[in-house]
Amino acid sequence: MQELHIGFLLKSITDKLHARADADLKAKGLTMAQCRVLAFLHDKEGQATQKEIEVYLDVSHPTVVGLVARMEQNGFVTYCPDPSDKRNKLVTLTEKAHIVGRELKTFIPRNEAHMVRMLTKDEVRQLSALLQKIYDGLDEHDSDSPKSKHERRENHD
Amino acid sequence: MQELHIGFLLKSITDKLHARADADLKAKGLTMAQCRVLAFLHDKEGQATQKEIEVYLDVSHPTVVGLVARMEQNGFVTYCPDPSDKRNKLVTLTEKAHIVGRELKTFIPRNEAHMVRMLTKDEVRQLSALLQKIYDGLDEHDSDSPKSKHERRENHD
DNA sequence: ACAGAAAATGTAGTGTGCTACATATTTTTT
DNA sequence: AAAAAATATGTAGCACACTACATTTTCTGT
Repeated sequence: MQELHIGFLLKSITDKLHARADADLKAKGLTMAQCRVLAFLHDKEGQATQKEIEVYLDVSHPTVVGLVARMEQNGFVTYCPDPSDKRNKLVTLTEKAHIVGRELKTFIPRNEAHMVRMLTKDEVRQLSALLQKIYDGLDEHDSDSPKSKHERRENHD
Repeated sequence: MQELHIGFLLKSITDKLHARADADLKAKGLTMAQCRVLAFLHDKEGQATQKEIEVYLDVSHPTVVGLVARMEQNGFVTYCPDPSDKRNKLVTLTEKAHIVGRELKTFIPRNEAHMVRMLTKDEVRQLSALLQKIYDGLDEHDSDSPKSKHERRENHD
């Protein structure tokens, strides 16, 4: 029984990855989370609603509010209500962000590649599959519908 | 190339695990991180220095300061300088904490078991090994000494 | 059409993590 | 023994995550 410190490992790995990424991005005035938003917006041709960001990042909406507010303060995005549905807030990349966006799109993949660099391709595939299984089972507390979960994360490739 | 969203998966899984654990522990006035400290102290016969907690949790020392301060506020630990080396602060479990400590020692293992419940024993072993590999390689930036890392995490079982 | 539900966002407050800098107490070096 | 280095802790300030509650706008049902 020397397994099952998996929770610890997961946490330590993500924390350290996060810290390193932030250090690398500091020069550009960005953080890892902001970089993800930026890459997402870049994929979406520079514009998305807060809700879309929320679903993509798989975080709560107040988290997105803070994220976007900081990015606006630093001149990476602008921010206006959608005229066609005033509930939505459209987040739009600025010129400046569009430019760094292209470089940054490779940042996250490079980062992930570095993280798993001591694993073989096959091991990476295994790991990915195992994590996906865990992720998919996460919100079935004691429920009986193992497919109730709408598959998110389809566009992460 | 539809792999390599591993970073995303890791983050989402840990976030959700964290949120659920905190919800479960709310009634007891604890959080997951605090619960880990409590379990650690319980193993150490109720007493440890901040430094030991820091190494065990694998976090920075200001994080430990905050953690311990909150636990003291809630009456789970007390807090005094070590007379034999006044640099150290001895963190000691209170009576109250000692009692809940026993119940809580099973909480984290149960939590982890629940997380991986849709994996076979063998898959859990695989996952653990893969994560350990990643973890061990984490702080070798571009260094050449693959064993420079002092093995932590020995007592997580 | 109007009441009520649903959806998207905002605000307040908290916890955990970090870096950078500061302080206090050993330990080591000279 | 005095100076310097190492160790442990403290403080300030930030980022990001959450829940709980509030607000605004749109959609739905009668």
